[in-house]
Amino acid sequence: MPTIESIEQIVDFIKAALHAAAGEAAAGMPSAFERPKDTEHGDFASNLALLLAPVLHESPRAIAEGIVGRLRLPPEVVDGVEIAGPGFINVTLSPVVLRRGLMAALSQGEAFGRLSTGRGLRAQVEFVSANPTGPLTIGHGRQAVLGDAIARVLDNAGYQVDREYYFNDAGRQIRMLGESVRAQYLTLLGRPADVPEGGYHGEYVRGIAEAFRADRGDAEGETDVDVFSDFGKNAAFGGIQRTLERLRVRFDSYYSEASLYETGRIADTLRAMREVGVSYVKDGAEWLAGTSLGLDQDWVMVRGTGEPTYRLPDIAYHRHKLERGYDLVVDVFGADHQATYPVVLAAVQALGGDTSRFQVLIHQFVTVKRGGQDVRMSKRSGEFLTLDWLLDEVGVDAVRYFFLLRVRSSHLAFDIDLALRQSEENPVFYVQYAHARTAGILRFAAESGIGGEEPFDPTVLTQREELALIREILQFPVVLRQVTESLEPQKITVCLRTVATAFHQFYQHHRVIGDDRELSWARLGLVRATRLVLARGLSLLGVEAPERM
RNA sequence: GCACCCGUAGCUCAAAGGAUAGAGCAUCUGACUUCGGAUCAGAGGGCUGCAGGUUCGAGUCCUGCCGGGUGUACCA
Repeated sequence: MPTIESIEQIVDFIKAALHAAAGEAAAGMPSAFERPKDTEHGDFASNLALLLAPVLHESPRAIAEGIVGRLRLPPEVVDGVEIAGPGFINVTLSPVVLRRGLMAALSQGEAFGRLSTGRGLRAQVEFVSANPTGPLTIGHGRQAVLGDAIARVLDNAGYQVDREYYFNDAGRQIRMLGESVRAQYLTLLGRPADVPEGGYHGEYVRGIAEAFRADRGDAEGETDVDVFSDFGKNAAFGGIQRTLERLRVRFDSYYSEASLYETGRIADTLRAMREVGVSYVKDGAEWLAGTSLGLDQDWVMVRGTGEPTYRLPDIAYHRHKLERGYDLVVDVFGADHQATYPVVLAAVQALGGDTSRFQVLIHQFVTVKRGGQDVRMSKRSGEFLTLDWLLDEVGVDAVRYFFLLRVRSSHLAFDIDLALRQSEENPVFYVQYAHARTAGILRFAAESGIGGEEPFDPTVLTQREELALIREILQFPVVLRQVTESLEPQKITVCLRTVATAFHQFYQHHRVIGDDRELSWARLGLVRATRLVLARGLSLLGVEAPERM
């Protein structure tokens, strides 16, 4: 019997035994050995016989019988092996293994579920990257929470993680902001001015203008627009950072697009493209020869005016990410960037960059429904719902959990009325309640002198609900491995809900603290392990694990 | 027009190509004299948008439609 530090070792052990019993034909065959959807089918199911059937020209069930007949597994590992359905081999773990897994989890403590896949590696996660022209919207919220959770997951896997926010502080958008602020400022001075075409109309622009007036007085009417731009940018950025702080999102670095010009990286990238021969001049503009790189069209890098498009800095920026030595670079973008990243990656690759280090994650947009109607969000028309407003309404835990509940590829319809009406019944409370309950039980045990940290004999844990809960607890590291590979943190929310459910069921059926001291201690150990998983999982999502509610 | 994403229970969403498609919310019926009822037990609810194809096996892969979203700028 192998030493048990995780359920994964047992799985590998049994899987290898199955392959050995299947003979040479199974060598190197990528069989599945996974948890079946239906718990009646055991802890793990192998499809090996199904895969071998076409190779051996035999019925899958006959092959499965052969495998099971030759299978030699220690009885303390496996409780039962069954052939079911078309030829699945279902394996049920023994309570002995489950209990050992529980003890291992408890002895690992905070390290339970921690991985070593990223040990010694550096990762960067870029997300939000909203230009400082106004408050963050609900849509930005999804990205902020998603990127932050991914960073936490990578950190858990042993990566040294940097969170980066890239922003454009020099382009046309910022100039527009400046002109919009100036127009509002002039209006405040009693010299009504129109916000320019394409400018910003939101209420916040007037707020910035008022702040400007309070700061600089009334004599700035003729001042250059750059002054207004700078002021507006700083004001907007300050607001963004306050919002992010409320959302429990912190960045290690803010990367300015303008700095790419100052450091010469723009010019350098342009020069490199010419050297490699992937750019050409046409109609006074400089183009990236996209079609020669497998893209469906060529793209302008430098306009006829001599001003680069946003794509060139993007390429220079991504080259710099690689130069900074990251082993993994995760870009979290909204669906509106889906056309951009293939161009950036193709160009970086053409310039010799190792693009296999990039992971581009596109998340779909959040649409907002209120009163049964879609609310269109457009920052420039001033028509949007801010993240601050949402945080005011439902609180940070609900916002984070809600956004992490969905896969990123799915459109998220945020029904405001529903969110507000159900704010008390948000799924986050179910999991938080389970955690508070574990804390409550442990508190009670300590207060009533039972203790709770005593060593115990796990063999007294024999009830169905106890073993079911242990099974779910032991899934935690497996789930984290999946999440680290797929970068899909919503799997954590599923895992936590399952653990919480198993715990509530256990609690409903069995008294933790009773006359039987030995049993009480063992069950308290189970409660401790539950609490550990819930707290660790919630912390990976950036959601609070309350002691009381 | 073309490219990418999405259509699954009334609603919001899950399901490495695996077995009878699952959860929550909502609806209905039940359950506490004891550790937290924000809980638990149960019921109803589906031609997985439509039509073909590949496969022992398709919600998942391929093709074509239909519907929604996002791109497709010498705007960012």
